[in-house]
Amino acid sequence: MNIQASDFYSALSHPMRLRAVVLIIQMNELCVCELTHTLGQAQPVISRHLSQLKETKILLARKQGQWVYYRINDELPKWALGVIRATLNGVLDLPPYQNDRQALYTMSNRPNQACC
Amino acid sequence: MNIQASDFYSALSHPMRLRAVVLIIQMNELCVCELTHTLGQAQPVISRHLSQLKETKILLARKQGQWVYYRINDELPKWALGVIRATLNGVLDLPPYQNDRQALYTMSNRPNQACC
DNA sequence: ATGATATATACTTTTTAATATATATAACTT
DNA sequence: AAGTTATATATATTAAAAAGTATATATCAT
Repeated sequence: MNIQASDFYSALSHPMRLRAVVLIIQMNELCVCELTHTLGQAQPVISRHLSQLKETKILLARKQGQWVYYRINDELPKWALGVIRATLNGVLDLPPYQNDRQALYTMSNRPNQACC
Repeated sequence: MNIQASDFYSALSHPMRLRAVVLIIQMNELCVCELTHTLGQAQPVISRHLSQLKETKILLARKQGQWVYYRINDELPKWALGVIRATLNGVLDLPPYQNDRQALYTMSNRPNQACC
């Protein structure tokens, strides 16, 4: 896995993309509709951001039925994974990241979620 | 010290700015002419990038005589300093970062440098 | 004071990224 | 098969970042 450091940072430089990455690493994997709901953005906006993150190899996608789940690519260079984890630890309890987690938890009709 | 994570990453998303930061953290501090020489860019280009890094609080500047020395702002949030150090460790021996160090060492007439 | 060196800033043009909107595809449901 | 939901992509427009160029300021040396 090789990735240009400045490209890696470009990918994280958009607020929505960073919020998506921070949410995804916490939840292990999330589908597009969960991110759309949580981040309050139109679906095409989220899909485009996710596809950028996939292009820079930060995220991987997995299709299951009608849903596409995105997760962190754990074959990223170790330093890059370290950067993502350091960021997570730094921002976890700050807005908007903290609120995003809440917003996800209060989402009804999450796919493949135990219902009770 | 508060800094928006996505702004922090924006600042690091330009190849020249990242190279400057990586060089500066290795050398502790560097003046504009050392960076101009090492990175092979016109002086106004370097000055503008440095001033962006100063605006986002990643760098601090100190004037000494005719020179302005830039250094990492060690009052950045710990996670942000951690990110910079992780990046340094990850890219240290890769081009262009490795070559930049060499280019700096071969610069003649570095200000305030022991001459022998 | 004059000239030289180091640095910063202003302005214009070019390039790149982001947004808005529409539409396409694929899988599920009935 | 027809309708619905989830997702992706294409195109046009707008906005933001970067580059190129010129010039301004400050310090130092003479």
